[in-house]
Amino acid sequence: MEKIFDPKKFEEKWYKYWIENKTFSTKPNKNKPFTIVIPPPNITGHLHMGHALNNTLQDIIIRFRKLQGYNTLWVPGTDHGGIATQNIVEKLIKKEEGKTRHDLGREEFLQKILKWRIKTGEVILDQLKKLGCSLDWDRVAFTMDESRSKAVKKAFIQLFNKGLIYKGKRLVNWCSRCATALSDIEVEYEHEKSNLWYIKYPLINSKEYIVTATTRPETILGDTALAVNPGDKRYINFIGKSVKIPLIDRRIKIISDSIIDKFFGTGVVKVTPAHDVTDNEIARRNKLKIIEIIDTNGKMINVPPRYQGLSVEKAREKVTGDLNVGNFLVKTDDYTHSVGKCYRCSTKIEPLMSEQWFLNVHDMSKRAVEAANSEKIFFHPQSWKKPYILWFKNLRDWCISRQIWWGHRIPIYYCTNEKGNRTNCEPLASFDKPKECPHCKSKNFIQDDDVLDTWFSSALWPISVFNWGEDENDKDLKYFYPTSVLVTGHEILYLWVARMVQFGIEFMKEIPYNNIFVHGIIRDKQGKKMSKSLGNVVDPLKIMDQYGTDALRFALAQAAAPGRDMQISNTSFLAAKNFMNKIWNASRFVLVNLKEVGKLDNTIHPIELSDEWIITEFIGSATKIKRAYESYNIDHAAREIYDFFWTKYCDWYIELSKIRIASTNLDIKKQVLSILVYLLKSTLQLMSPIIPFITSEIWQKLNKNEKIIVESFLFAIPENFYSESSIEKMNTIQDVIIKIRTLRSEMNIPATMQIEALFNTLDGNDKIRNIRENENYIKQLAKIKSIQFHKNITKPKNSAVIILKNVEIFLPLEEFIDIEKEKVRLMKEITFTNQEIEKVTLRLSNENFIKKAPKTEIEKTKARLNEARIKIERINKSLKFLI
RNA sequence: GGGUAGUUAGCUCAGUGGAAGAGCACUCUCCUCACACGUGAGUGGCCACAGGUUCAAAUCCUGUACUACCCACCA
Repeated sequence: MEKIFDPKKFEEKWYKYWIENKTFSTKPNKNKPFTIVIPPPNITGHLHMGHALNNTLQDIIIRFRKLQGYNTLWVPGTDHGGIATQNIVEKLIKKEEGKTRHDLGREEFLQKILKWRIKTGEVILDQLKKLGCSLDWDRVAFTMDESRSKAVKKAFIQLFNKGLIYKGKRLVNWCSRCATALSDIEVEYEHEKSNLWYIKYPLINSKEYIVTATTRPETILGDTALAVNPGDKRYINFIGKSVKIPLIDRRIKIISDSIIDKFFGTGVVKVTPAHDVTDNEIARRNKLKIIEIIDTNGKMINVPPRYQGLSVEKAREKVTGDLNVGNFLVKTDDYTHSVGKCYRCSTKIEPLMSEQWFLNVHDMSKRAVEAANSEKIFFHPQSWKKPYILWFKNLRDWCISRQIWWGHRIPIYYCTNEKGNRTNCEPLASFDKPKECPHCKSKNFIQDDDVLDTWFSSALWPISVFNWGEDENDKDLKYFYPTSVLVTGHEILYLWVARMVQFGIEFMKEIPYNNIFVHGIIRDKQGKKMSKSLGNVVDPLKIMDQYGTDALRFALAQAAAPGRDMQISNTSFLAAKNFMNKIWNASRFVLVNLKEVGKLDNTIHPIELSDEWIITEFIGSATKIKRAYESYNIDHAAREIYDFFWTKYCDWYIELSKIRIASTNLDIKKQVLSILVYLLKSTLQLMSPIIPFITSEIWQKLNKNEKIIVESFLFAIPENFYSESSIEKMNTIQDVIIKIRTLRSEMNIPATMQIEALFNTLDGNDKIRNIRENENYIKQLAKIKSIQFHKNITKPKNSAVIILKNVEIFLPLEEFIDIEKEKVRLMKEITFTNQEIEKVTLRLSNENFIKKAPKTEIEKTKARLNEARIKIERINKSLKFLI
């Protein structure tokens, strides 16, 4: 075994082993299932830190449950990623062939995407393997493969037949670059500096005018009213009158609507129902005309020739110029407001009227809210429950149709006459092209051109991966659904997580998961979100290469407090790597010594204090670690593992074990090794969910020819060896050792020099029996060559003193003693102790404290005072003997 | 405008009623036969601010400030 661990030597080997042996493949059996479905990464995706975190956390949870004996399943897969994928391939074709998708046509373009997919493969799945993810590779699903496609069609048809899916011309969010409608949550809002233009609208047959403020002057061309608040006294006499729209002289009325804010701008709103959500609602309430002036390319239509065909930006320039010339512009203020942008290409969203398919989500939402309210779904952390519930309120119907080509084509068929023109018959929802129209008996059909929102198929994911589309009574579906937990970042909570709940309830009558574990987002050193445009992305593959996969995973686990964003940098990875090295070397110590004693049976027999102590500490830590895993506090688990292994197992137990390891008596050696090995194995198990590679490697070296750690079950915690008193006893010994070490360090005693120690007790020897019994610990770790025990002696010359509860320790230092230094040290100690006395006395003199505090607390405080007083007395005594 | 979270050592973060913690960084020690990716010892904090509850507050309550994210019909 090499001195320095090299993860490259075994990481690949272990993953290969797991894959070849189908370690993570499973089927329904008699055990309890524990299921997770992966948030399917986009097929175009490459592993970034967000993926690394999300999947590491899922892997940790799955691996831990497997150790506990659950029948665990983690389902892998990818998402076809509608717009995102189409955009990427479109760009590629443009670059390689100089063609647009329209040049190629729908069929050829789709062929290109499929070819491209085969060529590039699913890179991200290989990267997940490198990360060590224990996914069941026999179940790789894709949102557009056959089974998933069936599920999508089935879901659509069911919803359509229920009357929940309908087509209508409505105001939608339109991305002119992607040339498609988007749902409300696919729009991201950004603050942008702009202007507020104040425009005069002259009243008909009057010299008066009314002024309105707008951020979009070009839309005056599509105004169909002005609106004021009915309670606004300034305008009460104008309601019902008419004005002329500047530049085009069209007549519109002044109406009142309570949504208008009296205090914003001039209190007068120009109403453009075709291109603004609020205006659209005002128009509906007031039965206004709707005039569309922007088309799906973002160009002006239905406007005077002067503006016709201009882009929105150009039109704005021209309109404001013309308004200025015509003296209609009162003023222009600077103004910052938020502007909607496409979440895939950041193009400004244009609200416009368009015929689209919508899904009525009203009832589903109600039930999804109920699931959270009745605590059928738990959020971790709980604070996400409220935002989740709030989201469902005021939720508009979901626009599910997209005008792109890559995706699930809407399974709607329109019958046509012989000439190929659409008839007036009702459209049919069907898996395949219908044979005959039930109304007109036509046998000719055309399919709807649109495809479904990519999130429609994602929403079905927890049921579609279990072949719901093919068979509602699928064995796997019955066994593995509902899944156990969904692990996700909060950025897709609404886009995806909430919708899975809606669909799960709709189609399975049961929520898709009982727990939602919401983790934070990874940020860079400056606290900024990692993004390609900022150039601050840290590539997890490089980190794996540089520090090892286990180190990456451990660093991520340690930082993953539920719901909290995390900053992570190379120092975290380095610290984790150092820990891996520590695990490696501690194991090496155990293994080297194990070799000398041969085989051990798997039992432990604690003999002395350190044995009882470390086992008791282990019981405490193991309990905490298990609880942390179960409650998704992965960071706590990682911390506890680190703390137990490094500061307890290595720093104390291994160091103390060396006394017995050095023994020539084979039985003594075996005895201490049995505990070293047992605890190492148990700890490796507890660590293995986070760091599967290194633990697998060491486990196998410890257990040649035995089951791999992944297939082992957690050892029972050795509760029967729990010893509360061992903690206190050991702490006393540790205190003595640390105090001696500190003094040695302060007095500059060479580290290698062995010194003597005189233990002096005033109360009799039984009080320090613990110290007497374990003097060899002190000798070993404080580098003491001999210890003498005395009663009531005075401080020897040229010695330093340490004062503890029942004992003082004199260290004859001869030429190393620096009287002045020792004096200063003891004076400092006095000051410190006096402060303690002052503080504690104050508390004890408080009547209310004595009256109201619990007895144990009072006792504790009194003991502190007593101890401090004795200490002062003894230090003073020592000071006298200094010279 | 509404919501959520955060503010603890130079940095990254734990700690959620009874004596301020870790890792990294920094200072000193030691290449001691598991580990220099290491050992041992330190330096460093009126726990954002102001009130309140309590015998006792970093911890509970109220408010303020700042930061981040989310939502909204920001004309």
